[in-house]
Amino acid sequence: MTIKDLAEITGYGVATISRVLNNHPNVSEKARNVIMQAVVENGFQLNTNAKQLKQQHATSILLVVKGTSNEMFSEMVETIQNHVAQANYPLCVDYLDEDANEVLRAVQLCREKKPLGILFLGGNMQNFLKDFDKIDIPSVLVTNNGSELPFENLSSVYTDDRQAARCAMDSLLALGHRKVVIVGGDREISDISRLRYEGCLQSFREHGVPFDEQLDYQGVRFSYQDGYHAAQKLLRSKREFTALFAVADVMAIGAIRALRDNGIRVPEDVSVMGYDGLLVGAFLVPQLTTVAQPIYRMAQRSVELLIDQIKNGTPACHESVPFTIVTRESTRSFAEEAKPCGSV
Amino acid sequence: MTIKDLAEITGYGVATISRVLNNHPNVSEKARNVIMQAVVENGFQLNTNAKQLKQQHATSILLVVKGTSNEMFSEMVETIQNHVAQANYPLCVDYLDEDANEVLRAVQLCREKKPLGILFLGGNMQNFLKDFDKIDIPSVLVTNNGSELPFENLSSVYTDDRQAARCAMDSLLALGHRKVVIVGGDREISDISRLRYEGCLQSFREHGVPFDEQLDYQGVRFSYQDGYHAAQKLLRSKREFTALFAVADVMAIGAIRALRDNGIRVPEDVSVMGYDGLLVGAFLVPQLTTVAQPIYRMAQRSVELLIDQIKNGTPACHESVPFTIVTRESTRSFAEEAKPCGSV
DNA sequence: AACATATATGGAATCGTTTCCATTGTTTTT
DNA sequence: AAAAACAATGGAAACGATTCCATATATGTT
Repeated sequence: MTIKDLAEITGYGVATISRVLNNHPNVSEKARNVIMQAVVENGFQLNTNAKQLKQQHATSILLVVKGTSNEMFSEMVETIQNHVAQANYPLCVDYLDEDANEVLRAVQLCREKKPLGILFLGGNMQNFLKDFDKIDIPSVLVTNNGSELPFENLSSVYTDDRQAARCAMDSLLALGHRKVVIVGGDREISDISRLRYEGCLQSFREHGVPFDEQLDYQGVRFSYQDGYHAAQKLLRSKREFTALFAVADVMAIGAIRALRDNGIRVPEDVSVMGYDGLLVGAFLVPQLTTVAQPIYRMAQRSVELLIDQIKNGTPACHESVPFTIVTRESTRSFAEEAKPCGSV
Repeated sequence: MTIKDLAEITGYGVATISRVLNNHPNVSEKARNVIMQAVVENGFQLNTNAKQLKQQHATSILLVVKGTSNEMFSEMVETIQNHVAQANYPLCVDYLDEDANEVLRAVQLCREKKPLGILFLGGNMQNFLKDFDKIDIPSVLVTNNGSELPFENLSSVYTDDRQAARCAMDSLLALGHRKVVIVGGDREISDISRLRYEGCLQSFREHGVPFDEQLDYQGVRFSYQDGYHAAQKLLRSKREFTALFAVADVMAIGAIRALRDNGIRVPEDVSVMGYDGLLVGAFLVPQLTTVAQPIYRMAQRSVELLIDQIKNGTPACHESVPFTIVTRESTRSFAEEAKPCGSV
């Protein structure tokens, strides 16, 4: 069933059929009715390949995700999916391997699919995008600030990582903690890790608290495992600390477990703070204090921004969305009577 | 840059170019070399739309996911992605809304994209697929047993839910528990919930343990929230129980939190067992005893089966993969001295 | 040497749309 | 009333591949 068949059936020409199908003006009400009826009666389905071959671009939105594993991403992908569907665009999701250098594949993908717009979601997208020579369609970098990237068409939606980490650390310091471990990823590679780390340092500086370089752990990736290892390693170093700030909830969860395995109670002996605001945090024992990113809102704004660029040609912009410090059970004020860990 | 240009450049005809690009026989070594060189030198990229328009089908594999939220799915999607990429097929992922009746959209999608094969992943796919009138390309139902579905081309990879639940309950009974809560989803809708429930009943029967209908909770979806509510509700009913079996890890996590909030310790007062084998289970306090599904293996087998169907025309088959009962900290034997909950 | 077979190639039709251009009425403007 | 503008339509040329068919040369067979 093609538009040619439809033309046969209705007696109209293919051009008119196409006009109706694409909501073009200059079609009589009568033609529109007759043709639409034939469409539903015959279960006609437009051939996307033919359409796109002619038009030289797709009508869909492409979501490129790098590193699925993180629970945050799946919440994000789900929300994005919902919003894109609501706006009535087809969405195609493509996952890239976290570790492998898949820039080439990504570039190919974007070139080949020629979507209306692209959403980039992923841990180190900023670094990743550096290897693109150009991005010539509307796109949004989700979760990172892309304002320093040299792309005309790239918007971004992000939380101010540095600021958020600073506030988080402020809250820890306000509780009386002075020996705080920072657990994160590789700051050479990961901008997120770097910014959050810098935020912590800033907080230390402002409070006149010296930072013990020994209490700095850079893992490989944001995972339960790495969080566990971080705490294990710190513990073995016998360095004293009263609080631990993991810049990802999953790492915090892993760290809490490691502390437990070494007989250290959270928050009685050591306070632990995470970052992300994962759903699970509210159900853990103890509930996780964390920096909540507005996952839902970020996803929503990203889609809005993208569609605005696509539809109205609105120029790209970089938008920061507010974070929240969610204080729950895993942190408490450091009282002198609690024995700092490592001093056993 | 089209194959026509390539023909100009190399002096060969378009047919030969196409043959080289598609690894057809009957092309001279020389032609192959010349053309391939021209391809890389000019950064030629084949137009998928033109190709597919002519061939009347895509060369990609479609992954249809229903209900993202579950952490298990994201682990699964990631693994599937990896394996499909390894086999060198493009993968396109499409998410369907969990609740909305998106059968129509799904059908359209499959019809429109005409992929080489389809992977169906999702909570209630079995019920969902009932509304398809036919599936005429190779496909695999992941996570559910599809052997009773009337589709020629549909394989499935699953764990024996009934059996697994029976074993899980066996282990709980072996620990001495007699008053066990079952927390699951709506058995009318969810085959998974039904099968696991039936497995539990079977175990009760075999051990001559009567099942207290009051200790049966059917939630709406597999979520932390619903697990929490389940335990809350049970607690309010003042019914005694010494163990709780949630047929999804996320529900178990929610339930543990609710128990805690009511001053009930896990596993000292109540044992809790989950189902799925999520990564996070090993890092919780207490670590979660669970029925581990071989997520990685299921994903892998699904892809293998699908590709085998596509490439070699192997007939569809239904394959059960082994589960494991992973005993960790959240369960312990029921000793008389521990006071059963509710008897406060 | 004559014929059959295999190999290497090019030309042209085709896939199902969109869209430019031309055509025919029908208004509106002057 | 003639000219200009507009509305509704159809025909046909793209878009960029694949593939059938024809052709030319090379190889093998009797």
